[in-house]
Amino acid sequence: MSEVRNIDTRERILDAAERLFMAHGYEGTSMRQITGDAAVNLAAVNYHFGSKESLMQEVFRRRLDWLNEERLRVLDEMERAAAGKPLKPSQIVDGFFGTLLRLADDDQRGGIVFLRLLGRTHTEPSEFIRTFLADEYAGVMERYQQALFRALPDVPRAEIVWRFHFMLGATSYAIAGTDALRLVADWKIEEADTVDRNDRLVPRLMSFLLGGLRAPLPQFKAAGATDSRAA
Amino acid sequence: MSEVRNIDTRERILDAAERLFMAHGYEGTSMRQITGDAAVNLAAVNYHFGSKESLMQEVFRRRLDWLNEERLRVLDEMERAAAGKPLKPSQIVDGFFGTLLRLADDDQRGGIVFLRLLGRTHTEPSEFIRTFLADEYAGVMERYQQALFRALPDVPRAEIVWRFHFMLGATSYAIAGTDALRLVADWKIEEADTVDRNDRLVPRLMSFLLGGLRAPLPQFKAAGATDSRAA
DNA sequence: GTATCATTAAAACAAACGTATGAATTATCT
DNA sequence: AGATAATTCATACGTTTGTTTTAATGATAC
Repeated sequence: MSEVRNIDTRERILDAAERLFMAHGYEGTSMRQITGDAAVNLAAVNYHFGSKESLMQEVFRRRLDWLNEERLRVLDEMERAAAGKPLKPSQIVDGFFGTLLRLADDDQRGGIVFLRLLGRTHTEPSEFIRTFLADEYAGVMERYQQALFRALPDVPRAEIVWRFHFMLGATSYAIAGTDALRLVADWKIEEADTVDRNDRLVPRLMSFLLGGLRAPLPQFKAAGATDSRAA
Repeated sequence: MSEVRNIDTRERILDAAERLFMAHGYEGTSMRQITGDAAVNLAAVNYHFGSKESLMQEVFRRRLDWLNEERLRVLDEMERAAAGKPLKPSQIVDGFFGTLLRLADDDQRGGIVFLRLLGRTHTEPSEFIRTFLADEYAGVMERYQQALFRALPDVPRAEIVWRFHFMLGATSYAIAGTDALRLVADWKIEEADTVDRNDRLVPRLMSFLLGGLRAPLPQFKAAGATDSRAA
């Protein structure tokens, strides 16, 4: 109880910022909200992080560094076990998205709060956030893409890249979990909702992602066609 | 050229707001940016719409009213043609998402600007936006859900609802098109990108969505299991 | 033409924003 | 203990925010 110092302040700011950015977005969250929530002085953010932008970046770095290293570790392990043979698509998808989704139960690494923040931030309009995330993901993205290329040699690479994109979208949206469109009507009746919502979301999403990834290739219309109405 | 009056002002404000909300988000866009871009007086927004929030709602209502009516019209037409028999999943998906995606080429109804705005707004944190969108979608959502229930009688309804959610996420993300994670590396080389990016996105996304919708049902672990690590 | 209404214009409002300052306080080290 | 560095604090800075106000301008009807 003598070792803890101001480190406390930094962490409390990061925790509060994580919560508030998740709930109200970057632009929608003020420094005074953050420092108020964290019970620290207003000037503490600029002292410890320099600016609001830098704080935002640190909020993500704190979690993403571990996540993406873990993703690479898992991929390395799987490729080692495969001994040169291509991985199964389900393995790759689980390595990337499963590793992410299992964060939901790991409160020490952000839990659902960070997960939802991340899901929402993927469509964040702010330029500096997008470029920051792009850099943060660059390495792991490249590796998983290559793994998919090897796993699906018959699928055009452009197609795989797109489907990776689609999988990211479905996942982001699922974990953002805004209930934006309140899809639920009366289906709650059909199953005990509160209990297993999160337990069951992961296998459900995984099935969906794999189904999409392995879907039949699309048939393109004749090149240059401008109307796409008739069958 | 004598009939146009202040109507012009309203439309110019809506157009500028649509563009700017798309580019910088709701919180990230100021009234002065909007009125400056629209070349109207600052007070015009509050005069014509009452507040920034009401402006935002009008930006969406202007486009969504038509879109969702069209979706219902298309569904009615398909069900009429089916004469009591269940529709094919591909028809339903095309009716909902195809109708949306075809907006991209319809500049009079918002084009890609509105499409991207809509994609981004689905994960918008602001409460009033989410509840507004939920109300705006309620009717059409219910109808399409029912159609899917009939089309896939063997799939549990809860599963269908989730997959609808996932499809929405993949679509939102695809049309938001932030390139947030800059998936592209060197795959541009493999196809003439600029030409057909949008032409080909639609069939690609459709294949993905249908593949996910018709994927094998997930296997759930034993109920109450807290660890999900081992195979 | 004059009265009546709708719209636009310029200016001001208080409140909230991110950031910076300088003194007070606390911890660390010799 | 005393010096030095690190951190916290209250406060203020200059902008920018959404909204309001009051006057000027435009169009429409009698």
